[in-house]
Amino acid sequence: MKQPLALRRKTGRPLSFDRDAALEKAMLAFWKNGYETTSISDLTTAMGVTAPSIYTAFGDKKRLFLEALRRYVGDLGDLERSFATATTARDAVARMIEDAAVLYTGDTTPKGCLLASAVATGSTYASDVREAAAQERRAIRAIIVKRIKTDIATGLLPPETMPHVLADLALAVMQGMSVLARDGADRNALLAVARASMSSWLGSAVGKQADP
Amino acid sequence: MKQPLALRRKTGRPLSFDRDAALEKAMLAFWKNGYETTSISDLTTAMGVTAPSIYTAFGDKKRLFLEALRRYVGDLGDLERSFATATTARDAVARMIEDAAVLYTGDTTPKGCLLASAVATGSTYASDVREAAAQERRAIRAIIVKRIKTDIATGLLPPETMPHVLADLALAVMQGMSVLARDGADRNALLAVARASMSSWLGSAVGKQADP
DNA sequence: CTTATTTCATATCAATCACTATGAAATACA
DNA sequence: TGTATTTCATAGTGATTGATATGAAATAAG
Repeated sequence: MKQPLALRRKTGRPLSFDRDAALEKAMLAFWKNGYETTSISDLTTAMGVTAPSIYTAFGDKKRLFLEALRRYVGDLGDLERSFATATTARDAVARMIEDAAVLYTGDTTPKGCLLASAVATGSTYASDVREAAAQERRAIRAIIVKRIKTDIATGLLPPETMPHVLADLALAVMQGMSVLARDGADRNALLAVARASMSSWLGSAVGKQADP
Repeated sequence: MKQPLALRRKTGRPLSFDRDAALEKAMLAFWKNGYETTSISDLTTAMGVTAPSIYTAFGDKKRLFLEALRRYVGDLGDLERSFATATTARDAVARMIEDAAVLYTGDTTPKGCLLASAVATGSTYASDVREAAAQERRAIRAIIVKRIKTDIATGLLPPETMPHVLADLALAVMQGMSVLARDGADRNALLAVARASMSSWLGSAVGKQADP
């Protein structure tokens, strides 16, 4: 009897590089220079892996990018849990935007947001990759909208609150901050923008503090 | 005596295409598909002009894009005058952002903002083109900041107003709306975001209307 | 050991990239 | 008409693109 596949060590010559580390390098390369404007040659340099090895390990350039994109976005379940456990929708969104401000101005990572910049435009050939990025944004938007509706239902937010508008604004500010970061804005500037953008949540003050 | 150069008709075979119309087509192509991801072949198709004619008329791809970029942005003197003649800085910014919302969702133009998307990322080879786009954003920011400072000086805005933060927020919302538009958001959704973003200008209510 | 399997490095592939050489065609000026 | 000048269409340039063919090297299984 053979051992189960998961436990049996794979036959053949073993991989000579760390697949996960190589993926991270690829993600950083796409983050910095974009999807279509990062060539396979750029990737071999960044990843320290030859072209044929990239293709056997990741499929093709598109699949490598999609995998890098998923790695960048991370587990949206985490974001959803963060939104579920936050005291208010406003707090959750504020934290998300401020986290983005920090992420976009990291010392060891490219400036801005991979999601916002890597596939901002491109040839019609890459439209499905752009759609994948749009899908991630839609998922984030859905999480925001869901929590806002919860707060409306529980009275934390006034009934006239418009969930989609606040969610779209949060997304717009986040993706727009990416442009500022790429233009050279520092972390404090982005954090100030993030906090200023939360003024639109006037209604969230309802039930929290009254006018003195 | 020869006539002055400006009045004398140019010698040689005349241009067989409308240079201005071709530039507009090029701008639309860059707007839709980005700078590096729009090939010369794409441009010859879009402009209806052969490659050698493009090069004689516009120099090279980079210069063609820079000319298209200037055409897209338009005369910033107009924007400055619009800001100067507006009643308040807040009104001027609100109008600018709402105009952007309309522009990004035009029926006959690509979705989103050329400035935000065409050079969002790219190879290091195209860094000077990205810098040109950043320069335009800096110029817009300077116009906003200038008008806010004026309003602070004249008492239309409270002295604790932070011009750079409000200007950065306005820019972020505009550039972020471009992403929303590309994802398929319609004009009303963008206008709602634009108006919601103006809530951060709470101080601008000072001197305009009192709490009832 | 032999065999099967997988990855390795090397050397490419056709297609496309931005760009241009070439000579004919079309105009202005003399 | 003849000459100078400019643009035209055609056909290409070398370089780079994403992706592979090939056979040696490294491992597991028998």
